[in-house]
Amino acid sequence: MNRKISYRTKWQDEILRYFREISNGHVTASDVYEYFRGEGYTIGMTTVYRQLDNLVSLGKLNKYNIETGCPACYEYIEQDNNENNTICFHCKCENCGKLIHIHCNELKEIQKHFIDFHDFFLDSKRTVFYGVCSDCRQKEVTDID
Amino acid sequence: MNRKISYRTKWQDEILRYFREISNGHVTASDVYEYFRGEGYTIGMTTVYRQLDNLVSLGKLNKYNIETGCPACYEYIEQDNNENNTICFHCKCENCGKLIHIHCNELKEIQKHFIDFHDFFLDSKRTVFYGVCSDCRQKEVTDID
DNA sequence: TTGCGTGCAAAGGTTTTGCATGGCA
DNA sequence: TGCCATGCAAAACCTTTGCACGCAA
Repeated sequence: MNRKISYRTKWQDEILRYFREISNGHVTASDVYEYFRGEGYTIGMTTVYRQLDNLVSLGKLNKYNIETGCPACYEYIEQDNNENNTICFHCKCENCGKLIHIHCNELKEIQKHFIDFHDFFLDSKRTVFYGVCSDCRQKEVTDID
Repeated sequence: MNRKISYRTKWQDEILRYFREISNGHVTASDVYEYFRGEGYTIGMTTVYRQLDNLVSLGKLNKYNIETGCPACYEYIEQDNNENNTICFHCKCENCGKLIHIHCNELKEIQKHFIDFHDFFLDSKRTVFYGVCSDCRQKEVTDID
């Protein structure tokens, strides 16, 4: 689809630096664009999309989709090789819309089940788990719609 | 967001009938539109989207998103109350793009983990599990990119 | 110098909104 | 009859593409 970027350019470095600086997970292409525009730099949406896709190909960023119509989200992948890192995955509350980052190694068990029984390697980074969060479940008990 | 549909109309019945007739899972708004246009009926995209959303609210259809930019998918929810029904969920192969329907009750265990440890009720119908399917994993062994 | 990345403008595809009309209750 | 669903057109939104210019190698 996209021509792979072969040069190392200013924007590749700058965008990667931006992701390393912010700890916050879900960043959209627009966020990146607005940030650099806000800083006074001239950057085009085209460049943002191309560099983001490129950084995904390089394994520096992870891309995941919350919902159709909503912009795709990107997050920085920590580059250390520590095996003991907890696995991070995303949960989206269907009720309040909140996006929750959960760190939990139990997901390895889930991955194992997918491999053993369905011969499917689950990509936990890309998958967004939909459901109802703690707060909203408590409200459901008392609220009547 | 959308005004709820309060009347029972021709299109509500027709669209639901269409979903009941086709066994195939992933149907987009365009598919519904094209189907009825192909049959010679005059239906607007607006009506399709409004009725689909409405049928989702009524619990008749399930809506799930494969990817940003790609149209949302809808599927009919079997209305029988049989507790022994296996749970169905969707796996999308990141490599070949194939969408796999998996029936497996082990998902209840996964749901239990989410509830017990993260206080999060996993909506398996809505969640699309990304990963690499059996066929593509076998190819990975031999292929060199 | 060659070719690729960039920015702008425009197009593409999906979904939503405004409004006049027609159908349901 | 009153109100709501419908269809059309247009807009909104996210993302990609075409093209000329400028920068990296």
